[in-house]
Amino acid sequence: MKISDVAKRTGLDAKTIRYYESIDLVDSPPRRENGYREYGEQGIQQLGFLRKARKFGFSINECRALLALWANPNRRSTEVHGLVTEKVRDIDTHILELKAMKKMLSELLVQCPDDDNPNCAIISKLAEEQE
Amino acid sequence: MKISDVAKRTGLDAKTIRYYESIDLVDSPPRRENGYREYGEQGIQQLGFLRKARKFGFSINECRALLALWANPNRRSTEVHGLVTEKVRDIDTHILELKAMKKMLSELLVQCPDDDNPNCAIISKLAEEQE
DNA sequence: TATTGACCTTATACTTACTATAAGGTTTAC
DNA sequence: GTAAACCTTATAGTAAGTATAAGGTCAATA
Repeated sequence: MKISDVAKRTGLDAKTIRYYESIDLVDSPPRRENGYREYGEQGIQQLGFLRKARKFGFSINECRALLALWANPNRRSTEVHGLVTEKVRDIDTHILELKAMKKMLSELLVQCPDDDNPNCAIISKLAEEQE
Repeated sequence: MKISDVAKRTGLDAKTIRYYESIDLVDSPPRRENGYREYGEQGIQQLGFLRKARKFGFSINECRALLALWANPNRRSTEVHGLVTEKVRDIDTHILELKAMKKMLSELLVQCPDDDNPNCAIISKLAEEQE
């Protein structure tokens, strides 16, 4: 299977697939006589795994750990559980930060006249002295 | 005022301040005889503005626009309002994405035994064929 | 006075996770 | 036969800094 077909099947871009290979995230597939990459089921599955893990928000390095756990028949599910628990905490923190930003901006929005005059609570707030 | 004092007053790192200067986000301050940057009130205020705008989630380029609006006495508050409205929408989208991720991961977490066995719903999910 | 430590300066490389570009070789369809 | 659509590599760009190296300066102490 050629790289573009793998791209279609996994949902990854061909460039992303080459990139993952370049950083040794996935094994280098064998090559055809003309130099083209020839993927087998295993390579395709690894890439599909990566696609999903990335969509779940795992970083490349976390994906590296997940791939290793996947490949390890002696893994302990608690390791995976720990990794994911931490990720959920990260996401929660991130959500709280974004909500705080949104709240502040929304409060300022209602105070901004939204007209042709220069006065604007948002600009004033940003220009304020001190925190 | 020297750069480290400006850093303390604005909450920005001295390196970040130099970086902002290097990308022409802020004006270059005059120099002392020894080559040290010497900041005046105006420079300090610009940097304080930037600090807050960045904390509100605006990108460097958005900050560029906000700084220009701030400096422009003929600005129309509706321009600022538009920028901020869009930012709030971005934040909302982002929050929704994170919540979706969190939901999926949380659902998988309760299905993962969290013990010494290799079986794990999370790994299985990632390894699944098809979306 | 010498030296130590805390500053300041610049230039360059690293980070994350790709994406874009250039410059070229190959395959396929008409 | 040739043009489009692939494939290859190497290199540079993106965002927003952070880290490092290599050096100059300043203030306090021994």
